Amino acid sequence: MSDAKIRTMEEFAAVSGISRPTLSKYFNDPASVRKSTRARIEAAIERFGYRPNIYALNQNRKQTRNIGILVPYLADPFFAEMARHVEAVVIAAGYRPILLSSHGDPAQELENLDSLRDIRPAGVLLAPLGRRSDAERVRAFCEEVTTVLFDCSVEGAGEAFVGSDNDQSVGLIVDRLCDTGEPPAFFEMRDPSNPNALKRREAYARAMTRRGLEPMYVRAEGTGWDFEEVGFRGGLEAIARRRLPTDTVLCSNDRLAIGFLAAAYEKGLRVGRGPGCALRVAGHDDHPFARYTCPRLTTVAQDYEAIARKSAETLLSLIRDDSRAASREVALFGGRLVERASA
Amino acid sequence: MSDAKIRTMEEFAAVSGISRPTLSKYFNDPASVRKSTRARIEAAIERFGYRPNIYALNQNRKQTRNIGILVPYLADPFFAEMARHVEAVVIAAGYRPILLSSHGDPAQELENLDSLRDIRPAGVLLAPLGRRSDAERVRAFCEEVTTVLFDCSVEGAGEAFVGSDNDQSVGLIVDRLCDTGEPPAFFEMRDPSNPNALKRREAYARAMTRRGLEPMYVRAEGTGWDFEEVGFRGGLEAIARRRLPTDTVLCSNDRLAIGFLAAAYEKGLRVGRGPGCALRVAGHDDHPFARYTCPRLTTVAQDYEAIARKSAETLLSLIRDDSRAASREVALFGGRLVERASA
DNA sequence: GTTGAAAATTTACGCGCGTAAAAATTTGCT
DNA sequence: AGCAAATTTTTACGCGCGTAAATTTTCAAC
Repeated sequence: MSDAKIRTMEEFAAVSGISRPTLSKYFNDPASVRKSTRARIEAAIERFGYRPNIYALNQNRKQTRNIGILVPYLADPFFAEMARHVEAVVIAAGYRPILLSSHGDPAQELENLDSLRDIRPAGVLLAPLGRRSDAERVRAFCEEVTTVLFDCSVEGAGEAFVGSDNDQSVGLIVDRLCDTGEPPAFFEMRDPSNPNALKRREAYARAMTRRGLEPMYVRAEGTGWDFEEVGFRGGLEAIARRRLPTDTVLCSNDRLAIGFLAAAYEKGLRVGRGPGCALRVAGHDDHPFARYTCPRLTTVAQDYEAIARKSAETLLSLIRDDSRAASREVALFGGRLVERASA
Repeated sequence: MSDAKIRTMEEFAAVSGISRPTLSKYFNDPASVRKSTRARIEAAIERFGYRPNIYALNQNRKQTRNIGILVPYLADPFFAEMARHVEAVVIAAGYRPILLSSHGDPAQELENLDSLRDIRPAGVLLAPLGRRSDAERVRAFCEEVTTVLFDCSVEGAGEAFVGSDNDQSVGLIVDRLCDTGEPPAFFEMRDPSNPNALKRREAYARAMTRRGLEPMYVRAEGTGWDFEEVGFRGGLEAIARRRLPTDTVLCSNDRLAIGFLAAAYEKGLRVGRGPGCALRVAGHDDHPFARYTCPRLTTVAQDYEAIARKSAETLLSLIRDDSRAASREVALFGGRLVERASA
């Protein structure tokens, strides 16, 4: 920091007394030079504050150290949390995360894929929009770029998929709800754009059938990513028209549940499992806000960190081996029951 | 898309029948070539699917078209929304947003600043962590890179600052609360790391004094970014120990209010302004979830979109004029009262 | 059909770094 | 001290594109 700014590796070689090719080796992989040399280089870096030009670097390297992270909707705290954990792993491994959000828009998702192509990432972690994704182009993208999908799968796309085991997690909470009161009706969007929603619907049906019970559905109209609003309106309507077949409601996800709880409150229905409660409500995901609903939301927690870590590490190992995985690996994580006051 | 992949501009020049310098001009600014030429180029792009190498581009251009966006905590929907709006403006102007989050960590913020330096952005939109930011290094960064601060200011840093007019917005809601019931006590973190919190505290004091009232404070312990938790615990304690001097609470921000409402619910206190209500609670920001609390939160809305747009546009015009603004421009946006059920 | 300005082409060099090959140096070991 | 192996240095070229200068072509207006 003391002397005039060093702008190029050439200049840095001059002042540090180390040849440029050796410096280049060092910046590619510090472990590839002798320890004494490394020490000298690092001292010089400290002293002159030199950092290689990242564009020249990426232009000439066969592989960049960029990792693309594309999520469908970053304003959803679920994905924000996911991205946060993924980033941490990626950075720790010495890569540079590039975070992109499609903001719920399929066109934006395609633009983001192009954008990612442009930066020639070493790999991409992709949580697709779901049913509204252009599956064909997602697959085409995955052909070109080493990609691991998470949260939501697209048939035949990506070297691997890491998601949640909806069968396990939904089974868990259905069983619990049945054991402690009336069996739950399933509250969901009529036309969900996320495949997880469909899997949960089916998982719910199986869990009920397994117990010899008839599945019951309560459906909310609405599209897009404003789930709370959909849950709220759907909840208001279901309550007003007495469309709730039991006193227990299992929501397809926590954001719907948050809206539903607001509706119940609005309608003066007391939610909870105590006496004097008219309704039990449960969710799915353990959304960051689930613990601050009124009452606090019973739900089944996804292990954000585990899913994020597994996704990132799978991608990183694919990158290191440069192996376009022989078979498409699928890893599903089970949920953990989180019993709070709402059910 | 039909023919073999074109990899370089040279190749693209050959197949498109247009000289490379002209192509270069076009990619720098499509309007700088004759209309007929532009049409031919665009037809060829369509046909061959060529896109210039972004690294070579950025290495050689004097200025990249990257715009850095650095927020303190992306898992906070407030900043997620902010980022979303900012991104839209930046993209529309033909720039490429690079979104970074410090995840509440000052060390990460410094790393992010270095990271941004590396990509030589045309400009940066920076929402600092606040009091925990390394002000000296933030200023140093702003010396090097054209930067507009938003949401939270750092003394003497950045060409401009765009934020909210806390005096106006807090005054608005204090007046309203006073007009419709008991004057509010101010609920806040004892040791807030965000300067807005301090400004709101002062604004509250002024608003109360103006009415000849004594300011009343209720303070919650806790640090970090888990505001809901702080609000919840602080709320539980304040209620348990009867530390609420009036029946009306104005929270320093909506996330605290969300926690406080959860605490009130837990304690069986009915919140709202109707008869039978023990407490009125209001917030500040119109957080995306404020409309789904129980009861729905009365608050004062920040105009996310306006702040985002103004920030981005200020930066873009600074970039275009290449003018290191003569004086540090400050733009403050007023709030809009959003009366819902909680107060 | 001329003319002059505007636009495109030709030619050539530079950006900062990766990397290959050959030569020189350092290192660890006997 | 002597030797082979490991490491570094020297030298040189390439990556894909920006851009300057000189030249040629195109265009619009007379």
